[in-house]
Amino acid sequence: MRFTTRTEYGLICLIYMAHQKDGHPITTKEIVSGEGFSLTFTEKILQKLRLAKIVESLQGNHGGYVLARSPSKINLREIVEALEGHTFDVFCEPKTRNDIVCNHFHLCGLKPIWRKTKDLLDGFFEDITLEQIASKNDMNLEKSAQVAKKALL
Amino acid sequence: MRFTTRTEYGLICLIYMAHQKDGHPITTKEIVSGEGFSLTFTEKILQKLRLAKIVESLQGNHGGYVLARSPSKINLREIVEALEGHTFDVFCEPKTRNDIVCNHFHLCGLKPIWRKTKDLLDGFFEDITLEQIASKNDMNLEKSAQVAKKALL
DNA sequence: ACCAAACCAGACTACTATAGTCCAGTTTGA
DNA sequence: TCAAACTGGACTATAGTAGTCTGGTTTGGT
Repeated sequence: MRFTTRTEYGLICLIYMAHQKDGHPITTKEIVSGEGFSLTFTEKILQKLRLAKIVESLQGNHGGYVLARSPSKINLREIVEALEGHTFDVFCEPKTRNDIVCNHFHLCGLKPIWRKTKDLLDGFFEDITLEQIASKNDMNLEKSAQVAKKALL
Repeated sequence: MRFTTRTEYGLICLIYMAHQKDGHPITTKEIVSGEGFSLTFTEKILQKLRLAKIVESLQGNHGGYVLARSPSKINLREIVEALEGHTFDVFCEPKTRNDIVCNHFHLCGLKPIWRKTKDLLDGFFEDITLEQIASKNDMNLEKSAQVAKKALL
């Protein structure tokens, strides 16, 4: 199980924005030239982040992208959900897996496990802010995990 | 992020085995006719479980598959690792992502987050046994999550 | 007014992994 | 010796990822 490169690239773009001084916009080109990403692909990722209201765009000459909020108010869960659709897909749930619905609701204990897996990840990611990600040091992930854990009880 | 159908099918196969009386082997055909799975695909999954020493096969007439150990001694982590390769792939780690190595080790805080995500999932899955999965009721997943959490500290 | 720099958007394509199929074995109990 | 089962490898179809390509629209500066 892994996240796609969309999430990886998107996070790096967001780190670039978090590092900008006084809300100055950064252009797709600047990020791309620093990272060697594809320009058009990166644009698509930034559009997803814009539609999710995580970043805002400034069109026209001297335009670019800025964070829609302070990095401390943006958490990893919403970033992942914007770029992946969900943190963890609880399959064998009605409607998912194109109508191939699990017929074991009363037979096996799989679904509650996937449900809890999603809760665990949601809680963990929710407590990690872009500020922490961008600052790198001393992230105290243990505390985040603790919070994620407690939320399950 | 989701697990593949391999894991879903594989788990259901294991639940069938756990439900067998007195170590009587179950055949691929029996599982397939009960679930509507593809025969040859299910065989492949059972081979993976055999190579991982989670199940044992009995060849020849009246053969089939049995659990290699008691369901209480088989945990979800090893099942997932047998069928998916890993619970969560820590990318941006040297060697992964076919030699496209992340060049931000000193710039961003992404890797430790993915590392902790893997630890969190590993711990959570490790504490869930096939016995619990097959018995369905009263799984006390909260306790498993608690243990997973503690292991991070 | 115009131009260039940037974002915007949709259709298209290449590649890879998943989810299978097919077939030719080998093993074993009756 | 036969049939029921597992074994194993090569093959295929489909879907999703990771892009490309093209033609826009918006805006600041001159």
